[in-house]
Amino acid sequence: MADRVSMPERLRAEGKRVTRERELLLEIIDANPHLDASEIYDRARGVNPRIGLATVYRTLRLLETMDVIDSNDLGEDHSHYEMRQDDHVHLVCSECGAVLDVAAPFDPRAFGRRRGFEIRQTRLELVGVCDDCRAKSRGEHRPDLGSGPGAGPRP
Amino acid sequence: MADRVSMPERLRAEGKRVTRERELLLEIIDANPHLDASEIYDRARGVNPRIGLATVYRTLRLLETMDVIDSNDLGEDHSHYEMRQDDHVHLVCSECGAVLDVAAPFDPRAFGRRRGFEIRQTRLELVGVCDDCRAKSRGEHRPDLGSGPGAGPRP
DNA sequence: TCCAATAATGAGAATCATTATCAATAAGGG
DNA sequence: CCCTTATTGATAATGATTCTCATTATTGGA
Repeated sequence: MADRVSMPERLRAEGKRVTRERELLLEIIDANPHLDASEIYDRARGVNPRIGLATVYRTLRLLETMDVIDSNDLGEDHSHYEMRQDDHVHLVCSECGAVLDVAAPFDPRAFGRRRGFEIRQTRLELVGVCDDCRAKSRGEHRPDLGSGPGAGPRP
Repeated sequence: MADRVSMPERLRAEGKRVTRERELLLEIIDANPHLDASEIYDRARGVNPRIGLATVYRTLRLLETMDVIDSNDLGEDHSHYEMRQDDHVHLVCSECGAVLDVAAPFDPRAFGRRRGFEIRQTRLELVGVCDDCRAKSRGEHRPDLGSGPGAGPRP
């Protein structure tokens, strides 16, 4: 759960307004991590059919600049969004699209600082194949093909 | 230096052809890490003015599926490319665009394996502000503004 | 509560990176 | 050298994201 309480205050502090659309979109993102813009749009229309796609994108950008949400590149041609949280690694399955959040095994701020960088944003993605999908593909494919370099499945 | 020698062999092994365009593009990427498609295209035209942008994108995709190069999302709306190399972290300066390659402080394969993932690709980006740009912005801005939360420079 | 000022929205056009199409060209084996 | 066909170049098409602008709705004040 995010401190949704502070959002209205922070908006007003910058002369911005608290609208139904912004509240709705934030709720959706908070309840469903890793959705993309289109998925967020679909869910939003389920509640408010009059909402426009432009509003979704505008709001995503606003929330990102307010450091309320983060956008992730999960290896597709569009971004996914989640509430901002402590540094963590995304384990992304390239088969089924599952995304697992795991605490980062190192401190990105300290790591960057040592190299003279003041880290503002972290993007840690490990893309691979999860247990389930590996098991499935073992069952569907002939087991005599081995797994030479670069021979990975590409759906 | 990449083992450019094996490229032709690997291409032929898959029934693909070794073309001037592919050799040229690979040379450019090998010599200039972190270029984007447009920059690669520009440099390629310097050598072969007849080369087409479609060929650049096609070749980038081919080299990526052959695990010869990696594409990176450096926080912009387009990808950057580099020869595949050991797991490393990109320290990206959001001010000047500089990209620093540093060895990863942990083993992504082992990390993923522990969670049941067979890691195929790593994307580790830490975005922030480098020493130089931090120094510059200190000089250009009034020094009495402090640095409240979320008040960082956003060009 | 009502009003005015103006930030935000919705619809659709505009951008921009990337991909697909297709006729012309050029690897590569015989 | 010739044939087969993978590849190229030019350009149209696609898809995500951003911009434009008339309309709507939030907010502070009367």
